[in-house]
Amino acid sequence: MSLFLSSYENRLDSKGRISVPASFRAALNSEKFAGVVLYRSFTNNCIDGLSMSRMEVLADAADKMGVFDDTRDDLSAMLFADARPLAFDVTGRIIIPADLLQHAGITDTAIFVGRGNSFQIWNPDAFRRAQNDALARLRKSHPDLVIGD
Amino acid sequence: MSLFLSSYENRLDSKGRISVPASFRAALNSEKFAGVVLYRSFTNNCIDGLSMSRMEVLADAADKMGVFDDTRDDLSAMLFADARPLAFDVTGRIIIPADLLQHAGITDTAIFVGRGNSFQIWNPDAFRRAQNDALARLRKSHPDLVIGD
DNA sequence: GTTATAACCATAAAATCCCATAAAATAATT
DNA sequence: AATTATTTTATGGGATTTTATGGTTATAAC
Repeated sequence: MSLFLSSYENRLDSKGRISVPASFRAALNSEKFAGVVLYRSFTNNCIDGLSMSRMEVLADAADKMGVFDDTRDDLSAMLFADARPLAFDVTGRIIIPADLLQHAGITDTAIFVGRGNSFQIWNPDAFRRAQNDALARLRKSHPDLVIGD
Repeated sequence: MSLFLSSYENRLDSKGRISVPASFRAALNSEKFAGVVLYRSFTNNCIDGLSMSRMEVLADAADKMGVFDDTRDDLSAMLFADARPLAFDVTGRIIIPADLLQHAGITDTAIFVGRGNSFQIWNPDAFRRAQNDALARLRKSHPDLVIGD
């Protein structure tokens, strides 16, 4: 499976449609389901996105957690109940549900952010702030970090 | 077989009819029986729902339990005696029996909740409470959880 | 008859399809 | 390398279809 890489800022039109970046769609073109699955992020004010097949993998993994793991049922219930499967239209657009937009503070533009096997959708300004914060934390904890090593 | 995903809040009309969400009907469109099977949830104040074919799978599984297994009789008694096959009308609605509605505390609105191979029908407020509780437990046990990683 | 159930018709909102276009990216040519 | 041609992509809008919901009429049960 190819990865979700780089970031793309796109606009929502008057009907709430937004183009999923072409390179993200390319990463999904071998999927049965021509679309994405979106979630409210647990940890950030943003939207988490993945492929349907990856969602199924996570659901299976949750099922296979130890029977004594208290979080198992909660997790698998959440994965199914909170999943938003969104099919592409002919030109590769989706309509992001209103509650997800609100959770991420998105109005007229959104930025798709690659995360490898998944991606996120952010309010562009909120994302840049979060990036700066993350960078500051990294500099503090790993002053000599060189990407690639 | 496609999964039951996401949650949809719909209204009961004056005759007690309620639309089964289109995406749930789509997940059932290869079924012989054009409808759903409902029964009282064992574990929650809600209604459990599945396809007729999945009901048959559960029945087979019960059959394969040992003849001396006490739970077999109880299980199949519940499954068969309590199960309510409900056919869709032309527009995809069902009428949920009164005792099931009462068990779930549903009056004028209900929320259909995807659970993968099955689904549930809840009183919307009760469901949101349960979901918030589950989310709180998850945050506590997995503070850094990111769906997709 | 009365009541409940099923079939039928209607409608507003939402989602989807279809077509068009300008900008950007890619390929081809000189 | 520079220019031109071709394709892809993001975006927009109108037309059509689907969906959820309501009401009305027919049919069956008691």
